[in-house]
Amino acid sequence: MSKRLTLKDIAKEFNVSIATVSKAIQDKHDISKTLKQKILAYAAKHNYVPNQNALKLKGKHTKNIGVVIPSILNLFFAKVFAGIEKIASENGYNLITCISNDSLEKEKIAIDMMLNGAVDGIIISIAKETQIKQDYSHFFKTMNMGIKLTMFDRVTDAVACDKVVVNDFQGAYNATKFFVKSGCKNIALLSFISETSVGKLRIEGYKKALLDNDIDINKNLLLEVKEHDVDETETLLTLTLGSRKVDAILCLEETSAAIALDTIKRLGYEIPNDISIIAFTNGIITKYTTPKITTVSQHGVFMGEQSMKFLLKRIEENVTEEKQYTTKVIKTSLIQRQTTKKLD
Amino acid sequence: MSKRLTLKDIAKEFNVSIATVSKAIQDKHDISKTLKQKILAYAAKHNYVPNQNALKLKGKHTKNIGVVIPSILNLFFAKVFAGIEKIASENGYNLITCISNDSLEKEKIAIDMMLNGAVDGIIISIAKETQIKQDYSHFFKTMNMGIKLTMFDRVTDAVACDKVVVNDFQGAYNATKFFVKSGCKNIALLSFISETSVGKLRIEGYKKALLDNDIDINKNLLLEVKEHDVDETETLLTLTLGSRKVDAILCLEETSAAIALDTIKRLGYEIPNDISIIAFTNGIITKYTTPKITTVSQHGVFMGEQSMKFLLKRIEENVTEEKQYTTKVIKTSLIQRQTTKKLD
DNA sequence: CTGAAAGCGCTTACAG
DNA sequence: CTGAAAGCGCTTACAG
Repeated sequence: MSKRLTLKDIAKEFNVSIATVSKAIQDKHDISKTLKQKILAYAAKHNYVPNQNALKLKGKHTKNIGVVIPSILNLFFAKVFAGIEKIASENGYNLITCISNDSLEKEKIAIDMMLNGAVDGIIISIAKETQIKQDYSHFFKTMNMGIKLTMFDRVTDAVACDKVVVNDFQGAYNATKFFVKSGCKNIALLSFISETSVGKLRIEGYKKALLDNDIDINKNLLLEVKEHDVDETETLLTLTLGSRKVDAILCLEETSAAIALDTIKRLGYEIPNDISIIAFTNGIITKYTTPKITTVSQHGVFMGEQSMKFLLKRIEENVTEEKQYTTKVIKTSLIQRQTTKKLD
Repeated sequence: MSKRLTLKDIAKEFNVSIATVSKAIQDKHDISKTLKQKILAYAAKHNYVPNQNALKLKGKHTKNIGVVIPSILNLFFAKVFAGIEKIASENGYNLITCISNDSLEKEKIAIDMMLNGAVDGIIISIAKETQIKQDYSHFFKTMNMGIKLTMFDRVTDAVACDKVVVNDFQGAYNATKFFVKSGCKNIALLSFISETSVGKLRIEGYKKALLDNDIDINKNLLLEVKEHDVDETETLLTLTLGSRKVDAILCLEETSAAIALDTIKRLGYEIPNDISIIAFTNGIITKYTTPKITTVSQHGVFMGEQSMKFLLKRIEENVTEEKQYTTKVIKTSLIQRQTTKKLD
């Protein structure tokens, strides 16, 4: 096991001071060319890499970004992550990643770890539990310590920072309107994420679209499934479809859509003639089901890229005026596939 | 923006030395209880967190693990990542994540960044390009610097380290044998990953199973699709199915299976009666297609957990004897769904 | 029980 | 053009 090469080692090799070597490595100009070249060559040959910890101690940027997401098994978050990673690596930044698993405690621990001088900034999508309990103290702490913060998708008005969101309200509104235009009147909504900020907005959009089209909101068609009841979704759907007329279902995430599709097929309804389906999140499932599911695309990779760009700007330009925080709203788009009727 | 609290600040507050504060914070015993408690209380109240960079400079563990994976949009890798993350966070470790995108260069850059004192160990699944070019110099460098290394799934014999793999050979062997048992004789193989270590092993397993069952290997049924030809898969399959008898297809990854399924359905064959399908990687696609695809499960989360456990052991017990490297082979299991005939 | 000193690896005024 | 010195925030023998 070879020891890591330090400036000291190089200094000894050439019989000069550490300061001189430091300057040579940094390619400064107040140093003799011959010496500099010799040192640079030696450093390259022996794989010299400056110790990041020493640099960071000296107050340099860490070139690390903290990423905290609720899950990585959810393709939407994986896509955003891929977008973040792309921009980060293009700019020489490393990602320190934590999965909150939708737990407030894990989120707090993750942020605490990152606050120890480990990162220049943090990108986060808030855990479900955090949104329910509305405990945002760890975010305030982050801001107070001068660590830049960017939120995406699951955000909160309580914290002033750059944000990247999707127009959830409008996306749900448009999807619902699409159902209406294609002749549906009994439009159900199925959600596993009613407690999150995005879930709430989507439900609002759905309701508004119904009202704007003179359709009464039927509470029995508002199927909000809590986390621990997800296994009961099929039962719930079967009961609902058995007892009331439903000709369309707006699903707020991929998995609920997949379950809805299965159930509807099992019950013998025709898709989209009897029942239409639109799902949020243009993930991988919807593309491979039969029929393929019409989705509201959230452009995850793009959201990730945008979030990272916001953060980079904060870090590198050192913009601190709080007034200038911006919220980027990304437009969703409806990807029409086979679970909705064609509009002319 | 409040400055981060340091030992110095606390020392000033109590009019004691920095050394004393340091000992109090570390809860050492050679210090008066009253002082210690006062300092601890003050530190807690003011959110003191030791500067990680200073600790690391002093030669402490970084409590960081580097993770380098080819992609995060592939559910298998996402699963492994989730497993790694679980064990890491349980043990107070942070993850520094890089996506190699199957590029040798990106992999080298990632490793170089991690080698600057940023991590205690690295978990990696080798990029496709790296396996093709067989350039493993960055791994040797890692080992030489005393950074522990664990490889999973895509590994190489050229580097001696702990490894976690799936019995790819046996998994493919068993899947092929399953086809034979269910009456298939013209078994094709469809692969996007022939160039990776795991792809090669799976192909070997497939061939061996054919030979053991007295079936000749038909090169025309060995469909190895290169990365840049993935778009042509459907055409290739259509041609193959049109010109030769095929009654089973072993797909080496999820996406090729999804494409195969689509194509077969489009051509009007019955599944599994005309053609059976088995896919490697028990991901999310195979669960939601119609019919649901029979898969060889690789137990991704478990692989991740196992990899992280290996690495932790190396780091924390400081095991260095090279002889003791172990390769854990995880058994695949066949998850029978609807694209294979039932065996009695 | 407390603290002065050296040191981890580096950078940066400053002096020469 | 070169180097001695101070300092980033911390720990750890060692002395008292």
